[in-house]
Amino acid sequence: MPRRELNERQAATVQRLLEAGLAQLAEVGPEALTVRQVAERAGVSPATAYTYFSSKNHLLAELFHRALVEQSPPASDDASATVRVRALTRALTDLCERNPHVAAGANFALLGSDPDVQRLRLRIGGEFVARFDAALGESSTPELVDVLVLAFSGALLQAGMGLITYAELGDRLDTVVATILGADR
Amino acid sequence: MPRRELNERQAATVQRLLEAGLAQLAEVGPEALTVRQVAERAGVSPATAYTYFSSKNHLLAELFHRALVEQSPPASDDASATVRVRALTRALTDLCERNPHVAAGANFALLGSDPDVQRLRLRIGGEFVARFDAALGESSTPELVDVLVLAFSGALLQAGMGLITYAELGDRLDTVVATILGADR
DNA sequence: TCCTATGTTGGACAGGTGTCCAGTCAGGTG
DNA sequence: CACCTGACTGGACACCTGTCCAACATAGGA
Repeated sequence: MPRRELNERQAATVQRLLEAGLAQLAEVGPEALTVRQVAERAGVSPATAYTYFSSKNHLLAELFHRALVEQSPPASDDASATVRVRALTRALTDLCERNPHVAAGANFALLGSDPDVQRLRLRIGGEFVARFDAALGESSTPELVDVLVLAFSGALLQAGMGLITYAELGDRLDTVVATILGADR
Repeated sequence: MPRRELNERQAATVQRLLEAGLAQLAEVGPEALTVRQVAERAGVSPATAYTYFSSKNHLLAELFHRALVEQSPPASDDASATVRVRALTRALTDLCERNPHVAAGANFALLGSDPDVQRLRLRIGGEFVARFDAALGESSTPELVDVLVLAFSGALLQAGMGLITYAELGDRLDTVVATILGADR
C-alpha cells in the first residue's frame, strides 16, 4: 500500500478523491456516503479508491484532518488565558460550523479500529493538545490542558450526536472555559 | 413494532437476546459482532431479533443502558462535593472497567442515527446529568454539571478509542474533578 | 375440540463493505 | 522504437446489514 511518498500522479488521484469525498459528503451526509460513489465522482475505480484509503472511515477521518490542519490556530496574544482559549474554541467550532458534514463524518469515523484511522486519531488528538497548551501559554498545566481537551471532545461528541448544534457549541464552550479557568486563573 | 408492552413470551425472547448479545460481545467485541450471530446464540431467527432491536447499534446501546441503570449511583453523603463527585466517576468507570466490551460497544453504537438509538442516547445523557447534579448537591450549578458531563463524555470517548485504558480513566478523572471543582469550591 | 390471534420462522432481497487479481494502458528508459 | 514498470481497471468474491412476507406453531377463547 503506497500510503507514503506519493508521486505526482498518485497525489492528483488522492486529491480528486478527497474533493469528491467533500462534495459527496455535503450532498448526502456521512452515513449515506459510499466509497464507490466517491470513486465514481472522482472518475476513478473503487479499487483505486481503496488503494489510497483503507476504509470509508479512513477517508472521512482524512477529510477532517485536512480541514483541521489547513486552519492555522489563531495567534491571539491577549493578556487573559480565558480570552485566548476562547479564541481557540471559537476557531474550532467555527470550523465545524462551516463544514458540519465533515465534522459529523469525523465523529463516527474516528471511532473505527482501522489502523489508518487510529493514526489520524492520534494526530488530531495531539493537535488539540498542542493548541490548547499554546493558548494557555504561561498558565498551562498538564491538568488544565487535559480537562480542556476532554471537555472539548465531549462537546464535539454531543454536537456530533445532534444534541446541540455546532452554532450553540461556541457559546456553550465559552461558559465551559470560564468555569474551568474562572477561579483558577 | 411492539417495543412497548411486551408480554411474557416476548420479554423472555428479549432477555435471551440481551444475554446472547452480552456473551457474544465478550467473545468477539463490538465490531465483529453480528446480529445474526446473536440471534443464533439466543436460539432465535434473525428476523425475530430485528423485531425487538431495530439495528445492531440499538442492541449494543440497550446493553449499555441496562448496565448503567442496574448500577444504582453511590449514595455518598460526604461533606465535600469533590469527594462525592469522585465517588460517582469511580462508580461509572468501574462499571466500564468491569464490562469493557459493553462500554466499547456503546461507544460507537450511540453515534448511530437510528431513532431507537437516539432515544437511548437521550436517556443515558439524562442519567449522567441527574447523577452529577445529585453528587454536586448544594454546590450544583448548571455550568458545573455541564462541564463535568462534557469532560466525562470526553473521557469515555478517549477510553473507547483506546487512547487510555478504563483503569487509568478512574485516576485521570480524579484529577479532572479536582481541577474543575478545586478552586471553585 | 376447533379456531384464531400472535410470536416466530426461513429465505429472498437490495445494497453496502473491503479484498483480490488478472488485465489494460501510458510514460520514461534502454 | 520497443519495452517494462507501475497506476489503474473491472468485475467477482464473501460477508454484512436491514427489510419483507408468506407460512408455521402454539397459546387461550369459543
